Amino acid sequence: MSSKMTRLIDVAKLAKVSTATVSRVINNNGYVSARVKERVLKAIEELGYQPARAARFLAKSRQNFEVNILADDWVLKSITTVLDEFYSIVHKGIIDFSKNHRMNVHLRSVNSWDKNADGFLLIGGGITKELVKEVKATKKPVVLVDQYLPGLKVDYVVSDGYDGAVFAVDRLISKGLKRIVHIHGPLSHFGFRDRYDGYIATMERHGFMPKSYEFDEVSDNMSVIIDMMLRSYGKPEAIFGSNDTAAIRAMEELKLRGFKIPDDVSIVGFDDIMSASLVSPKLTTLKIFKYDLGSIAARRLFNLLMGEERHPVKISLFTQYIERESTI
Amino acid sequence: MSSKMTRLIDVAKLAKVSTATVSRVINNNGYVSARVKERVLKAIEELGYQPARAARFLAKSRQNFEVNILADDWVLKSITTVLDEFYSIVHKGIIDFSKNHRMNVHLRSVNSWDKNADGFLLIGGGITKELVKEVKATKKPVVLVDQYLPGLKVDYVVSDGYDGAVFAVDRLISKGLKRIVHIHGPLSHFGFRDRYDGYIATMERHGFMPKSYEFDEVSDNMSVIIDMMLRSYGKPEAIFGSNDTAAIRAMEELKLRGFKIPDDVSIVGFDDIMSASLVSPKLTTLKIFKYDLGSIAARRLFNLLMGEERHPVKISLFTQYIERESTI
DNA sequence: TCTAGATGTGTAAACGCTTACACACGGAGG
DNA sequence: CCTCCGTGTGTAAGCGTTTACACATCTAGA
Repeated sequence: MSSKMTRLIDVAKLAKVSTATVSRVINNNGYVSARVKERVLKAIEELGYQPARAARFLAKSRQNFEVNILADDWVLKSITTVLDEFYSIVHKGIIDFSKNHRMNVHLRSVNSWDKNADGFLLIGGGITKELVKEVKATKKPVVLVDQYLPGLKVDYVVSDGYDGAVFAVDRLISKGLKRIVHIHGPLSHFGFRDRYDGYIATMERHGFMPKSYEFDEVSDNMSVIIDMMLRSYGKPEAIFGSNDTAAIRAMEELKLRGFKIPDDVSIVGFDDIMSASLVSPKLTTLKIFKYDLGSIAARRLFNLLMGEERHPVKISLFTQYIERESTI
Repeated sequence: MSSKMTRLIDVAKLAKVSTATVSRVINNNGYVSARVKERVLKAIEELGYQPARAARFLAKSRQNFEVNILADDWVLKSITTVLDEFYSIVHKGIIDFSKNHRMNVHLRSVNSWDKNADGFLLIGGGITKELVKEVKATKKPVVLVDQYLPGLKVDYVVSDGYDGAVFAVDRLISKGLKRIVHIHGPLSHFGFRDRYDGYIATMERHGFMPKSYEFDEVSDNMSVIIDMMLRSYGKPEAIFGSNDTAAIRAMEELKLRGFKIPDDVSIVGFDDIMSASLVSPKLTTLKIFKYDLGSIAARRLFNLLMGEERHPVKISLFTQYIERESTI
């Protein structure tokens, strides 16, 4: 309970040496004779001394860190060309944080990264277990961003799809809707799996029958899926898409077939991409805080670089339900 | 990419004021005229300035924080009497961290806490949404430990039940087991829900039929549940309990009925309580890092107290699969 | 008109550590 | 015998903030 913190200078006094010497012992650099070293170590032990991290950070802040951001070509491209907003915003979050924390960041492809960097940020769905293992082998700090690889114990920063899905489905149900269909991306991608699980759990908790269709952005045709749904399942009261793209396409198809949105069918997406607020009706969705995804990941890496030696952790950011016009 | 950090003094120069004034603006305390405040804000914006946390920590380290740990009577008792190891270890993690960070912590019951404390740590399954809201109303930092209340946006530090369950079930399946039964506590408790979801998702991913039974430690009788399972489901190849207590009791009942553990039935628990390694055969289980649960929560609260103003986050600690004698 | 407080701003001293620099000593090589 | 260099240790200058204290100025009440 006591608030009296023992400081380096206390150790120095006890061991009858200067603060510089104690520091040398702690950091194990510079010349220290065996005799003195032992005395200092004993003093540290005796006082239960632990260095104040903040002070250490500050004093060390004269040194810079080199960090590599690794991403596959698609993500890389979407960062540099701002072709896709998602990753460029994440990237901005990283950059902004780094600027103020003496980290020099370099964007690199997954197959040409610098093994000598001080730390690594691996971004996006293209990151594989193999790559992570390879990078981990450098023994340098590693943080994965917007990608979760179950079973791999490493630091993650992701958005909480489960929580978001639970919230959205609960919300729809509270409006009296029961026939809620989920259209999701490939479940092998954890981001989709997470949202799917949240959807299923919530439907079951309320005693409603879940129904889901897989839609792969590159290979599948939404028109076909909607037809299939209408035939096999019938008319839904709401559709929850595992991302905005799927939700918007489903909405278009439904409108084409004469359904009124949101009167006949409510639609909810996930991500809050730019176009979510541009389509008509404007899409209700779960907003992912992309910028924070980046800045929190950078912060985590920074802490790791500063020698925070706890075991890896998964940090999940909550999403925010943004109610627009596509839901009753 | 540049490593040149903008500092408070740079902002001060640009805005033509002293560092003290800039600091006042940032921390929103002390007197600052609207005119000057605006100028400073503009300078901050222009330079993209972010305060260096380390320096801030250090400078603020003159002040001490009073923090309250809130827990229901049962948790409180298990901390103080070491009746239950779980929460006393979590508590120790908190205490140890606090000692070196100028936090004075006070253990309090959920109905007699100090509204004037600087921050709050709410521990255990007994924490209700109502309590959290009440505490949040103080506008002071709050961190929930070992309790997750979906829909409530607040900081959490929990162990990752989903990941642990996925790992355990995958492991059992890799041994060739298919008929894996899950015995779980009340799903209204998120800790159990999480593990349940992981179990279901993994079984389905492999195309196996999940089967689960609810077992409430206080009201249910394991003997009855095992009989029911044997009758309705038949003989399982493995049982995955959502905590060690359930797993151990199931094991006892199975042994009573002549099953050999692990030859006939493999058993896996969750928690790694003391007795897990005392029973015979020793229980294979997922270890929760209780001490780190506490220290990480304390650290998170500390960061919050220091004015880290990002939005709430859920921090999940990975569990560790400890293979002992109850699994083939 | 005078004065006590409220309001606004600056100066400079911490905070606890690391490390550049200075200094001292002793032995080796010339 | 002198110099040079490797060792060992101390002194003190930062690192980027916050905040106590000092000092101005303004406002309101007597």
